[in-house]
Amino acid sequence: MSRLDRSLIAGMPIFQGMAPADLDGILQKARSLRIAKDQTVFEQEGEAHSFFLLLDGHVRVVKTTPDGQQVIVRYISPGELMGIAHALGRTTYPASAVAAVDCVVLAWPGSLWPEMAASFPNFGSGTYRTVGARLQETQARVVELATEQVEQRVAHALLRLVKQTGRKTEEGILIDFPISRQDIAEMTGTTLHTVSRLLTAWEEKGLVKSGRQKVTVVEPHRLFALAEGQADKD
Amino acid sequence: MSRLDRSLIAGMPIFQGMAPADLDGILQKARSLRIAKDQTVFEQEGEAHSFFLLLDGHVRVVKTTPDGQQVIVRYISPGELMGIAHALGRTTYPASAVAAVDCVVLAWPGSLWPEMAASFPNFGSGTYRTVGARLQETQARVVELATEQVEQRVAHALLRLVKQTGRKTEEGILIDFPISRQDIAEMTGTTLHTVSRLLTAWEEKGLVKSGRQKVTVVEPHRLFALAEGQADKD
DNA sequence: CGAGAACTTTGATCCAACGCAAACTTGACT
DNA sequence: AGTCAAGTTTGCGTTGGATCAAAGTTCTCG
Repeated sequence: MSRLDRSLIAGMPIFQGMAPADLDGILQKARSLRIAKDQTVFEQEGEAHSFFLLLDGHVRVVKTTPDGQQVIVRYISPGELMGIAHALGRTTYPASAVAAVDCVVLAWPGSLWPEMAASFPNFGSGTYRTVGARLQETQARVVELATEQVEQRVAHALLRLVKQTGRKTEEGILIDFPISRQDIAEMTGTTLHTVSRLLTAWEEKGLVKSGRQKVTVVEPHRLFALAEGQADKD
Repeated sequence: MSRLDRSLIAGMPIFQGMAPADLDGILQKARSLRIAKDQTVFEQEGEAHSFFLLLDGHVRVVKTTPDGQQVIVRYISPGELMGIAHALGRTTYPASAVAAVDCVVLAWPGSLWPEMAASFPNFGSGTYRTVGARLQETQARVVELATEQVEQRVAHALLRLVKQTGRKTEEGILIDFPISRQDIAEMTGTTLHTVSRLLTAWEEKGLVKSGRQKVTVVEPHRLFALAEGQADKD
C-alpha cells in the first residue's frame, strides 16, 4: 500500500485546524481504497465495519425500501465523510453508498471512531457539525416533499447539485458526474418519465441543456424562480 | 424563581450517568418556564438565545414555508431537548416550537452550550446522539414521503405518535395530546380533508376511534399492516 | 461496425388526492 | 342556553403525475 501524504486531507474542513502530526496520525490508521464506478462502498443493513472519507469522485447514498424502491438520500463530494454510522451509535449502515464514477476513499475501522474523536477533538466536533448540517438539509427536503409540486422539487434538486458539484462550461453549469433521469427521479420522489418531460420542457425554454446522463443548467436564476414557485413566462 | 430539584432530570437519558453534583451544576444554570398551550417556546428565524429541555407537556416543532404552508417536523416529549440550534452551529432557530398543551421547560442560555458540553461530556455526547437519531428518523421520513401513498404515510405517522406518546385506555391506545386532522395533515404532507376521510374509513373498519382533536388506535397491528402497504380486508 | 443494452422520449389513459363548497358537530365563552 | 368559533365531515369536479406502452437514441463492446 502506498504511503498517504497529509496534503491529501490538509485542506478539508473536517481537518481544519489540526496539527500536521495529528494529520499523520490519522492517516496512519487509514487504508485508501479505489472503488470502481457502480461498485458499492458500503451496503445498507451491512455490518458497519468502517467509516469513510471521499478523496476523489462522487458517491450516491441510496436507501432501498422493503419493496425495492430506491431513494437517493444524498450525493457525497470529495472531502465529505460517509458511513459514519458509528458516530450515531449504530452498528449497521442505514443506506448503501454507490460510486457514481471511479472513486478514491479513505477507510478507517469503525472501532477506531471513539478514540479518534477523543484524541482529535476537532475531528469529533467536525463530524458532529456534519451530522447537524445533514439533519438540516434533510429536514428541508421533508418540507419540500410535503409542500411542493414535482416541478419545483426537481428544480430544487438540480440547483442543489449545481451548487454542490457544478462545473462551469461554455454552455452553462454542468453537473459534474453522470446522472440519469432515473437518478433525479429517485432524489425527488417522482418517476423518470416525469423528469424527462420536465427536462424537455425546460430545454425548450432554454433553462437547461441535457443529454444522456448529463445535465447542464443554462439559466440558474430562472430555474431558481421556478423552484420558488413563480411560473416561468413563455 | 423556585429551586429546581435534581430529581426532575435525574432519570432522563440525556443525563444518564452524571453525578448528582453535576446535575445540580446544570440545574443551577437553568431557568424553568411555564408555556401555556399554543404559546411558542421559540420562533423560526429568531435569534437562538436558548436551548430547552421539555419537562412536562408536548411541543410540536413546525417549519413554515415562505408562502405560509406549515410542516410539523416532530413532536417533542418530556425528557427531550429542543432548540439545540447552538449544538449545530446555528445562531437562529430553524423552526418554531409550539406548546400542544400547557408545558414546563427548562431553558439555558445558548452561549452556555459549549462549556456545558465540555464540562459534562455525557451531556455533550447525549445531545449528539439525539441529533443523530433525529437525522435517521428524518431520513426515514424522506423515504416515506418519496415512496408511499398518503394512506400509508398517515398510518405510519399515527403509529409513530402511538409509540412516542400512546396511553392505554379501555378503547385502545390514545395519542396523549390534542391533535387535529390539520395537524396530522401537516405531518404527512396531505390535506385535512384526506386525513378526515381516512380516519372515517378506518373507524368503520374498527382500526381507530377518533373525535375532535383526539385519536385512539384500536388495532395497531392492522394499522401497521396497512402502513406497510398490505391492503386491509373488509 | 454491427448488435444489443442502457437510457430517453413521447403518447395515451387513469386515478389518488387536491381544491372548493357547504353542512354539521362540538366545545367554549357570555 | 344561546351564540360563536373551531374543528370535522362529506360531496363533487378537477388535475397533477403515475402507469402502461412503444418507439427512438446513444453508448459499449465483441
